[in-house]
Amino acid sequence: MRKKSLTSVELAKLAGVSSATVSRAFSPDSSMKPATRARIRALADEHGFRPNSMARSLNNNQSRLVALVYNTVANPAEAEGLDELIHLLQARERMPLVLCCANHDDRNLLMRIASTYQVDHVVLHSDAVSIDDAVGIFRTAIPIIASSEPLDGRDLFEVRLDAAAATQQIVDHLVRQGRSRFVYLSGRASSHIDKRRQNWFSQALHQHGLSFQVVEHGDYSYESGFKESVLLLRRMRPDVLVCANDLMAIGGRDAAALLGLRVPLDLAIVGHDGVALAAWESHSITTIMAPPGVVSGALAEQIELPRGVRPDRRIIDCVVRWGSIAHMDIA
Amino acid sequence: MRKKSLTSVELAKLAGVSSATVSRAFSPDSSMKPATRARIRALADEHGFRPNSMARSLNNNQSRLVALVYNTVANPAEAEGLDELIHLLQARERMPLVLCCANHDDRNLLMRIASTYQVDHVVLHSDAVSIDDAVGIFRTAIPIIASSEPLDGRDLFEVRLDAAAATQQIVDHLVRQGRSRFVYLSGRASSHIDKRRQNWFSQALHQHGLSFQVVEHGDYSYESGFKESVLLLRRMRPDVLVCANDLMAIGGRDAAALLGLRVPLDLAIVGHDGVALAAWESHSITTIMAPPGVVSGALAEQIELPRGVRPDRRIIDCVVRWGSIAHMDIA
DNA sequence: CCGCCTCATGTACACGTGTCCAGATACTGG
DNA sequence: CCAGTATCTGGACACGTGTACATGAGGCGG
Repeated sequence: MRKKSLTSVELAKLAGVSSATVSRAFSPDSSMKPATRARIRALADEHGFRPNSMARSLNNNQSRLVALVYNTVANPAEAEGLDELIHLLQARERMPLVLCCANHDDRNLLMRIASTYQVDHVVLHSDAVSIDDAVGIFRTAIPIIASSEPLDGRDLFEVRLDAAAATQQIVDHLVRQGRSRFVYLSGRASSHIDKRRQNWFSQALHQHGLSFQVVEHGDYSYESGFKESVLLLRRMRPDVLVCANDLMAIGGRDAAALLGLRVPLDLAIVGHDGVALAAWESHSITTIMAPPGVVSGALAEQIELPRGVRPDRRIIDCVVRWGSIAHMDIA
Repeated sequence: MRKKSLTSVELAKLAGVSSATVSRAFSPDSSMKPATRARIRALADEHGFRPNSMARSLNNNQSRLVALVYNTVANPAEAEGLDELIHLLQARERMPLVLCCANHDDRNLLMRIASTYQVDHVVLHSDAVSIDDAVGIFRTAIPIIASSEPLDGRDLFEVRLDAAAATQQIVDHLVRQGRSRFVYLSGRASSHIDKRRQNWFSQALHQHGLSFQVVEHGDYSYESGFKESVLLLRRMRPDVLVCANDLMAIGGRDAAALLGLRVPLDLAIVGHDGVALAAWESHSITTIMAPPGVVSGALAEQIELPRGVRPDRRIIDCVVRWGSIAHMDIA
């Protein structure tokens, strides 16, 4: 501990002013003589002074930290979303505190620790923890943004995606091609996102007087998509395979290739998420993308409220009616 | 701001003790009457008391925060490493503060902000920021773990991977198959990791009296791997294509398939990183993996020193002689 | 020239915790 | 029963910052 970073009082002593003046020099909305401000800032740069966020947070109850609660960040879909979210937060001088709840025996413990750091916002992106637990753990004044679970009128901020239009577009196209035997490979049956995605398809198919079969043994991994698709394609002959996410869809594509099916000629494959690798030459599946920045945008909306105004937590049912077809390999 | 979380003095009042006693109830190594401790803990649970990490950090100069500096976390290789690192930190009740430096005009600004939060450790995993800058920004007492850049005797902690043995193993195998025309597709020529990986190959080939050509136009993305490989395979006829990372290798594989080459029969493809998707049916390239947990393990070693003892920053040249072949598709 | 108003800065304190020091209480041995 | 000691607890303070309040200087109109 050779060189401790200097404090505002030390810098004040160096500048021949009081610590209050130093503090004012760094808060833009407080009035002071421009010359003094400039002098202090120059001196601060020279000596490498940076205010202590811990002390600052202790004083004014604002940490500028945001907890991002994920199940895992190893999957491409989560990783790409996380990257985007981090960039957005950084642009607003916020710091992300990332939690990975998978493989953790006491998942709530992680949120309890995070709450200890007085985070200003929470983004729930994992269905491994329940919203009710999160509400119990974080102070009630902290806005929780959830994208995993429907809120049922609870007093929280929700981001829900509605890609019904994009789904309809794909289904219309597929039916026009003469396809009619749709199979849906689900991830976790209890997942709300999964249910929602199924609903879009069943509604779209309903327009054509069609329905689809559901197979329920995936777990969102490439491996499960591959294995289940092999089993599935051996006992039935769909001409469209819809998967709960892109990883399983790519697994499905590889399974189809192994069994000698031509994709998309014999079997069209549709995924969800819009991960970058869905467009790769060797995969080239059709995928329905969550709009980039939908969670981010909603978060930003809540974050950038004027100083002192607490976010309105009564905004519920904030459905973003926007989904796009990120990549489509069907002629 | 309806319900403020209660403080240690409030809890003390409720328990009929002083705040000092409450504080002691939560620090395991301080001695106190077990009954009192149990009573306070029970009361704390009942009222949902959790100590304020900001105040705690301000008091004892320990934030239990770790800054993880990445270029981007959207790539599978980074994402898988990040996931592992986060799990490790969480197991030790540390919190990761994740920075993404790509696409950020002032990259050092991010580190300056992070330093404001009094992080205990820094893990540098991006070659977009220089170690010297990091050293200048963070307090000198903070250990910086770097895996990107050689330290040249600087007083820092370094994690460097040596996969020479695994590389030799692959090269021996390929040469035994009768292959001799090796081409290396590099990412960024200035990257130290890239140089190291090239060196392993040139040394291994040297054992057989062989050498390889280098092509220098990649940027570690799938797209660049694909594009450059198409150009490359049109003007030369290698029988082994080594890529600086797995993403480019997969791009290379797709390019080879497009040009009608049989992989691995006509062209063997070798990547680096050992990402999960390298083993997928549709890719199935050979890849050299950084040992899982090498950075994590080294970090852990530095982190879990007894209370009060500062980490020894003079450990340099900590080369981990361990690399494995994560997946091999060559018969 | 005096009083009032504005602007710039200094003083004091609060935020919530951990720890040093002192005081109090119980316990043991003679 | 008393002295000495070990154990437990309370009081006070420091950590570094932001802000309400007070103070002082200077300008301007009467």
